[in-house]
Order: sequence, then C-alpha cells, then structure tokens
Amino acid sequence: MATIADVARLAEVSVATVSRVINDSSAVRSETALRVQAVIKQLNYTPNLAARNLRRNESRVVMTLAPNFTNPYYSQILSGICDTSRRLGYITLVYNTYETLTMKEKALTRLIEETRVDGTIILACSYDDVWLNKYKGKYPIVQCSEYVQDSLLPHISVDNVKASHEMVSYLVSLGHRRIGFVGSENMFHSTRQRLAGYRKALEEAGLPFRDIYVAKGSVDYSFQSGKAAAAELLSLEKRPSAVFCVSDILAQGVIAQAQESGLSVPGDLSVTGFDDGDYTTMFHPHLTTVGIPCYEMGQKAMVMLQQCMQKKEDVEPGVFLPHRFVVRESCMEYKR
Amino acid sequence: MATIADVARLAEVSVATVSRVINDSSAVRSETALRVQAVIKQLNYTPNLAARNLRRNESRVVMTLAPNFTNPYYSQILSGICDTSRRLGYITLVYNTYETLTMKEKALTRLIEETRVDGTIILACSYDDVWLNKYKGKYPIVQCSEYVQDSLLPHISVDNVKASHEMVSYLVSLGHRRIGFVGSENMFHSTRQRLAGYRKALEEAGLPFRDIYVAKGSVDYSFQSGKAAAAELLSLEKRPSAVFCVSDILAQGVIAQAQESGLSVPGDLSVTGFDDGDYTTMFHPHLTTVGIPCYEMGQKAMVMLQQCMQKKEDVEPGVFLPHRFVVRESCMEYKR
DNA sequence: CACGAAAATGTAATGGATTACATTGCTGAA
DNA sequence: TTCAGCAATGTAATCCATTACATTTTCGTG
Repeated sequence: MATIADVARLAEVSVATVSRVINDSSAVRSETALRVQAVIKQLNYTPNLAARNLRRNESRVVMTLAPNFTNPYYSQILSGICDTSRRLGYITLVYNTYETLTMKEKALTRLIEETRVDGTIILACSYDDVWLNKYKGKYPIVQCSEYVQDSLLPHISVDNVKASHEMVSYLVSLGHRRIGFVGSENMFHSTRQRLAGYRKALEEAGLPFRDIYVAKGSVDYSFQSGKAAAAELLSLEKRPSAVFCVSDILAQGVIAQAQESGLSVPGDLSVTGFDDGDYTTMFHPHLTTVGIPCYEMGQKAMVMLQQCMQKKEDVEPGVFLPHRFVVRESCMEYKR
Repeated sequence: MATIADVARLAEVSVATVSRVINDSSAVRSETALRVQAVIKQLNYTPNLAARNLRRNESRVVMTLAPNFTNPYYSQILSGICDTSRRLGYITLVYNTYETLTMKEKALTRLIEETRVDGTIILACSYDDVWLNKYKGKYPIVQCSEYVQDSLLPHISVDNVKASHEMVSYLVSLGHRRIGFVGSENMFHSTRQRLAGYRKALEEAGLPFRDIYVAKGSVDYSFQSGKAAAAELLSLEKRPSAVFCVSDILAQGVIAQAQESGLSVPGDLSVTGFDDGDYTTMFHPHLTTVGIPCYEMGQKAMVMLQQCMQKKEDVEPGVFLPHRFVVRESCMEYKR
C-alpha cells in the first residue's frame, strides 16, 4: 500500500506538495499538480485515514443511537442518515440502544469518549433527558424524531401537535364523538405532543376529554400493545367509535383486536395510524394515517450534524418537516 | 483529553509501561500496574484510536454491504452484526447497496481501499459474483445469507434446499397436487436453492414439475411482486391449490391478490412464506412459514469475520444454521 | 540586469500509541 | 563476593499525513 512518501519520491516533489495536491491544492503549480495526480493514480494511492485523523484530530465517524433498528420507522431514518453520511465523507456507527428509552448520561459520555466520534445523532431520547442540553456548544449532537423538553440542541422532527390535531379533527368531521387515544407509556416527546393535538382537536370540537378513552398502558409501540389497548377501550360501556393511534403498528394491533371481538373496521370502528410504513397498504382495511418523512428526516439530521461539527453559526435549532395526511380505508362516517 | 504521556508522567513511569498495562500487561509488576491503572481512571484516559490504528496498521472498522436495510430481513441480520461487532471492539460501517444485486467488482475494491476497513460482510451477492473468490487468503470477506456459486470464502446461511423441500413436502402431505412457486427473477443463490428444494419435493411425491406453476417474473421480494405472481398463477386454467413463496412479503402479496380475486386463504388456496418476520402473525391468516435465524446469522457472520481477520486457520468455510418449520393458519388440506 | 515581492516548494515538527532494543535491578548459584 | 540470567522498565524509532515555517524560484519593474 503506497504512502505519501512513495508518491513524493516518484513525482520528485516533497510530501508537503503531495499533501497540498490531495487537499486544498492551493499554491501548487498546475503542472506539478498534474504530475503528482498522475503518480497517485499510477500507485493507486489513498491517504491513510488513521494518520490523517490522528493529525487532524478528528475521526470522521459519527454515531447514531437507535433503539431497535429492526423497527421500520427507525430503519428508514437510519437509511437516510447512512446514505447522507457516506456522501459527506463520514462513517456512521450505528449503536443499538435496545429500547432503552431513558438514555443514561454516563453511558453516552463513555461511548463518545471511547470511540472519539465527531458527532452523534440521537433518535430516541426521552423528553426529560434534559441533561443532554449540557452538550450545547461543546459537542455536536442532533436529535432526530424525538427531542428533549426545551431543547437547546438542534433537533428535527415533524409538527406532532398539528399532525394529530389534523387527524383527530378529521375523525370529528366524520361525526365521531367518542374518540379513543392509543399511545404508549413512555417518555417520548412525540407521544405527549400527539396527545396534546388530540386534546386540542377535541376541545375545538367542544368534545370532552376523558381519561378513560386514553389507553397508554403499554411501554412500546408493539402490535401486542395495540391489541391490549384496544381490548381495554372496547370493553368500555360506551366504547369509542373511532381510535387514534400514535403508530401504525399500534393501529394494526387495534384493528386485529377489534376484528377478534367481532367488530368490523371501519364499519364499527374507525382506526387511524401514524408513520405510514410500507405495510399500511398490505392488508385491508388500508390504513388511514399520518405520513412521516423518515428518510428525509435522517438526511436532514446528518446535514445538520455536519454543520454543527463544522461549527457553522447558522445551524437551525429546530427543524420541522411537513407530514402527509393520508386517507385510506380505515375510517368511516359515524353511523349511530 | 489525556494522552498516554500524561498518564506516564503522573504515574512516574514510561509510556512503554503504560502501553503494556493497557494491552498485554505482561511483564509489569502488579504494584506498578495498579498505580498506572489508578492514574488512567483518575485522568479518565482512553487510548486515541487513530494513533493506535495507525501504529497497528488496522482500522477496527468492518463494513457490511446490505441492499435496502429497510427490509426487516436485512435489518435483523444487521442488528446481529452490529451488536456483535461492538462487543468484539469493531465499528460497523453499514453501506447501502440499494438493491444492486450484482455487485460491481471495481466498486467494492475501491470501497475497501478507500476506507481501509479490516473486513467486509456481504449480505446479498449474486450467485455468479464468483470474482469474489479471488479475495481468498487475501482479504477477509464473509458472505451472509447469500453466497456465490462454489464459494471459496466463508459463508453462513441456512439449508435452503432442505427447508423448502420440507415445506413443499408438507403441502404435498396435505393432499395438494398443484403447487405453485413464487420466487424472484434475481441472481440469489437462495432463490435457486429454494426452487431446487421445491422441485425435489415434487419429484419425491411423483408429481410433475411444470414451468407454468413457477412464477418468478419479479425482480424483488416486494408485496407488489407477490400480487403480480399470484395474478399470473390464479389465472391458469388449472390453478394451483397451494403456493410456496420464497419470502413472507411475497406470500402476503399472494394472499392479498387471492382475496381480491374472491378466494379464501387457506380455504381455497394454501400459501406458505419464508423468513418468519414479525408481521407474519399480525394479520389473518397467520402465515405458515420457514423461520430463518436472521439475528443469529448476523452474529455468527461477525464472529467468522473476526476469525478471518485474525488469520485463524480453523475458520469453517460454510456454516448452516437450523431453520424453523412454523405451521400456522395459511394452509389447509386439499379439498377436491 | 538587479531587486523585491509573490508564488512554489521543501524541511522538519507534530499528533499519540506501539514495540524493538537497551538498560537497570534483583536473585541465586558458584 | 561475583556474575549469569531474568524480570521490570526505559529510550527512541516507527506508523503516515498535515502544516508552520524556511527556502528557493519566478517574474515584473526600475
């Protein structure tokens, strides 16, 4: 494997000149530069990254903390991050946090220091991980999809309040008066905001907000949790005629449970999801849902991280991408 | 950030001794070692990876080439790889090959040389990428899930012939005589082997192998491809009473198409899948399928790669993990 | 033609860990 | 007491690219 010294020798210049050609190429006579480039090609030379990183004091590695990246929601985001990081010349280390929703401060610190990564994208911090704010101005961190309360760090997401408000208002417009909420007993900002949007839509419609219609007893966004939540809501004396779920998979669970209870969706129960993953149109009823631009969020998060790493002053602190409102088959007008 | 020199100074030893403590720790008096370790902890010292890698002439980075890791099949494998690589002290660079099934020799070479990764795991080479064999003994490569024909390199997979033979024999045992095959017009070894297993099972049962029952017009493993294949098979004059699919998603597509054509599954058509992803039990009928230990394949692939990188002589060339035969609801006895 | 400024290029220090080789210190046998 | 032999530790070269600073070359102008 050729080194910069080999190139210098063969091109009859100094290593400094070769380095200049590789990098800025300022102050090198074009004739010389051409000669050096020819030798580089001839020897098939590639700079040794370890040496470069050592000298430049950077790693060109960024870390992404994702819980369970088997979940299509996260893998879409990851896809956007990985593609973009490669394009920008970074290696992405994907670290599985295993649904550990509440990040541990020490674990993160150790991880960052051990691997000496140049920056970190966090996909699933809990809204009360406010200690993350201490990294402001000290270490590049971007929060993607979730972010902590009163975040001082850059974050990218969608307007969850608006999206859920829109969806619940849609259910209201179909005549539904008893609308259930299926969420998750976790510390995600998004869930709380979706609950807020739900609440706001009810208020605007002059409908009462009732705790019994809110099912959030589950800890994850799983199919089973959706089923359990549905079982709870459907056993109520006055069961909801529509259910707003904070994820597609939860919605699928709700539908499955409803069907097992002999109810038809959307005939007897309208159900809405959130995310718009691939499988939403794989089974009937096709899910009415909120489309989240996961891949694009990942892309943008990586671009923002790069800006942070380059200490650009103009990093937008909070970016919100537009969601899509996707009406399909899982909702129907309320028939009394 | 503390360096080895800082530690040496504070512990009143030489850098060599500190290095020895960090690494082998042989030939260091336990008393000295303890003192050094105390200083390391005190300064919160972590070795600079760039410097270490430069000196050791390794990167401690491994690359994984995956097509579309949004696909749960691949993301499960990736999960196993990433977790294991971290445990073994490697960083995993995930490179999205975007369904580029036929790998390009030059692209891979460039990728390896550019990033100087210590080893590479390939998830989806095509069976005729035999040029990969030239890396034997020269560069650590492990093929996971797919592998090239007559591979000379380590690979890990399941016994696809056996698995599909088992599944098709099961359909035969249910009385089915016309069994369709839904595959994919790609260059994957696994697909070809599953076709071989299908064929073998038919032969054993004394049933004819007929081209018209083989639908593999699609290029990917998508839901839409499954639907298209089903449309083709179901329009036959003597349509199959059972369909064996080489992936769960294809099977879901077949079921969807059958239902749209007014057929009930499994009442009018038995359908089987392959992989056993999470969603197989999310909708009725729950899919009868072959369970593939994706996560475990990923784990094992990484372990094998490490052995290659350490130039262990005893790397098993081919490893086959056991599959699971999972009977659920999507098949039924043939009623004439 | 000579001079000075600017452009081009070279020299050598630097980053931090590893390790071959050198040195010191100690134990025990002669 | 002396010295071989080994354990413990130190010194300095090394990995390779970057870059501050030094030096040389080039070129326009007086």
